[in-house]
Formats: sequence, structure tokens, C-alpha cells
Amino acid sequence: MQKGEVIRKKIIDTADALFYQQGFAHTSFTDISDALGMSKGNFYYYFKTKDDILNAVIKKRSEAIRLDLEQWDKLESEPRKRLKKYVAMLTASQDVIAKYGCPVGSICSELSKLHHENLNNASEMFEVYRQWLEEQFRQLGYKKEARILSLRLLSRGQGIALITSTYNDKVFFQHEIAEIMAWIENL
Amino acid sequence: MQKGEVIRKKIIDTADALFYQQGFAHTSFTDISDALGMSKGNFYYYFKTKDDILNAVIKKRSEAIRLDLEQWDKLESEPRKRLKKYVAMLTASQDVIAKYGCPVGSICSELSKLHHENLNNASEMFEVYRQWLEEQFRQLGYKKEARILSLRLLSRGQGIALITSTYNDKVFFQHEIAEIMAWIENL
DNA sequence: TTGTAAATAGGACATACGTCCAACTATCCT
DNA sequence: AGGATAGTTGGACGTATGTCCTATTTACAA
Repeated sequence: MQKGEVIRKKIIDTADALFYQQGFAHTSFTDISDALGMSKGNFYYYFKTKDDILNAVIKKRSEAIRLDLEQWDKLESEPRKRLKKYVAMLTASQDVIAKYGCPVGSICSELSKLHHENLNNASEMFEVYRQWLEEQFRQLGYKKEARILSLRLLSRGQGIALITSTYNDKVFFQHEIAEIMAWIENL
Repeated sequence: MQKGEVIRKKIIDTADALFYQQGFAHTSFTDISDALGMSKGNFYYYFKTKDDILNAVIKKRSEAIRLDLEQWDKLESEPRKRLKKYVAMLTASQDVIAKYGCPVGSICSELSKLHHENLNNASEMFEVYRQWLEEQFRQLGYKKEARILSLRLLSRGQGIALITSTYNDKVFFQHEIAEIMAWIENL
């Protein structure tokens, strides 16, 4: 019903934040229901297993990414500016990245160890960004190289996020972001 | 005594492999003692807490890295060739990286969420590499930039490892390694 | 106002975990 | 050989986890 859907979304949002901040393995059913002020039994009414809630979180994130990209497509028509918008998004998230790393990368890193089924779903989040990036590179004239360039930009962001959160060094973060911006400018 | 030290090292090696393949959180005392064919009680005789064994693993890895770097210093005298040796090491590990990611990066990513105390120890593994890389860049004539360049090389390796293990795509891996090699060549 | 479905509550359950211990055996020194 | 030390065992312990169930309350339709 109506109310159920609202609660469902609230649960997903809370689980999303906890998975990001504590990691999937370190977040328990009780953690989530406690954070919601909700009984475990009621939580179970909405999500039967931990994988269910993880999949819901991943699905929600993928959709959110898709919506962001649609917005960017509307706001910017030039592919170069769109690429810069992607990098600017990273900059805007620098504080949380320094604390918890990249929300996509850290969960993929966790799931890539043994939890193969959901890794495929999680890597979908990368794919949404990647295909969009690839399209921008293609429009910049890079036909055969577009795919590898999209992976490279993704990859650099991941490396920067990991080093930044490990060293807790935002100076490095900003330095690298500037370098990438310059790289895009000269493409 | 003698025997104890041998067993101790065997335990550390086994825990090392399991932490790498399954992650720290997903590896239990029982997992390790089972893999060793040893009773939990005996394991406890050597390591009292999970943090103890983690620290021992990190310490062992750091030492191993230091020894590798010493070897490279002896084998190669030119800084450019030394940098290439670092990248060649990544190439040699591409199969395990595709499966489990970077051993250093994946544990730092895991520990950076909430487990602050041991993260400092874990990031020491990065530091060993980083300081050595910085020295090579410095010898190449990059004085002020040496630090940032060392972080960049570290960072790119991390991004590549994560994307490679997520997508299980060794073609991308090799492409990026080649690109980095060319970058080093033209420094 | 009922009857039906949705939503909530609290706790049962089996299992797994990290930690710890008391007792036993092997090893070594004198 | 005897005694001290090192090494080993299996299981106890309290707690936490994921899953599940039954009972109760709320909300809406007839």
C-alpha cells in the first residue's frame, strides 16, 4: 500500500547509509532496525534476507545515478563539460569520500571477495556511469578508445578515493582532481 | 622456541592468504585453525585476539615488501628502471589481482570503515611502497613533485586493481599497465 | 460496524563468533 | 630420570547474528 512503500524507501535509505559507513558485512539486521526505531520483525516484513535489502539498496543507487546523469545531459550539451560535471561531482563528495571511500567502489571491493552473486548487481552501478562516460568520450571523437577511456576515468576516481580515505588526505584528492580536469580540457 | 616460531609463521601465512581471499571480517578464528588442521585452542596459544593476528599479518607483509624493495635496489640502479620494476610486479600479480584485488588496497578499504586502530598499521604497507617510489621520482629530478607522483602511481594501481577485479577484465589491466609504463618512460 | 488485509511487535531458534580455560602431552635441560 | 617449559587439545562461555513465527494492532473497504 501507500504507507508501506514509504516505509520501504525509508528502510532502503537507512540501510544504504549504514552499508556505506560501516560496510555490508559489519552492518546487521539489528543495526538497521535500531537506526529506524523499528522492530526486527517489522523489518523482516519488508525484507526477508540481508541479500534482499542489499539488492534493494543497489537498485536504488543505480536508479539515482541514472537520474543524475539524465539531469547532467539536460544541463550540459557539450561532452567535455559533461565529463567535467562528473569530476565536479567527485569534488562535491570529497568529505564523505575521505571518510568512507567511494560508495560504489568500497562495496564492490567487499563483494568481490566471495559474494559473487551480488557483485554482478553492484558492478551495475559502475556500468551506469561507465556507459555514460563512454558516450561522452565518443562524442569527443574517440571512437575505438572510448571504452578504455571510460574505464580509465572510473579507475582513477577509484584509486584517488581509496588513497584519500586511507591517508585521510584531501590535499592529494584536490591535486588529482585538478590534474584530471586539465586532462579532460586537453582531450 | 624453534618449533613454536615455525608454527607461528605458518599461522601468519595461512591467515594472510585467507584475509586476502575472503576479507578480514569474513575470516573467523575457526576458518584459520581449520585451514591449518589445528585446534582453536592451540591457535589461541599463539594469538589471543583477531587484532593480534591481523597485526602480525600486516607486519609480515610490510617486512616482505621492504625485502622486495631492497632486492630491486640491488638489481637496478636507475630510478626509471626501478619504477618499471614496480609496475612489472603488478603485471606478475595480475591473476590474483583479478580474483581478489590488491592485497594492500582491499584490506585498507575494509579497515577504513570503523576499524581505525589497525588502519594505521595497514596503511604502513602503502607507506613502504610510497616512500620508495618517492625516492625514485626524486632521483629522476622531481623534487617538489616527488611525493604527489608517488601517491599518483600508488593510486592508479589501486584503481586498476579494483576495476580489474570488479569487471574481471584483464584486457583493461594490461592496457593500463602499458600506459603507465609509457608514462614512466617519458618522465 | 464489521471483515480483511496491511503493518507492527517482540521474541524464539539454531548457528556462528571471539575469547578463554583447565587438562593433557611432548620436548628439552640438568 | 625428573622437572620445568613449550605446545596441544576440545570444549565452555556469553554474545551476536540471520531468519522466522505468532500474536497483536492499525487502516481501509463493504
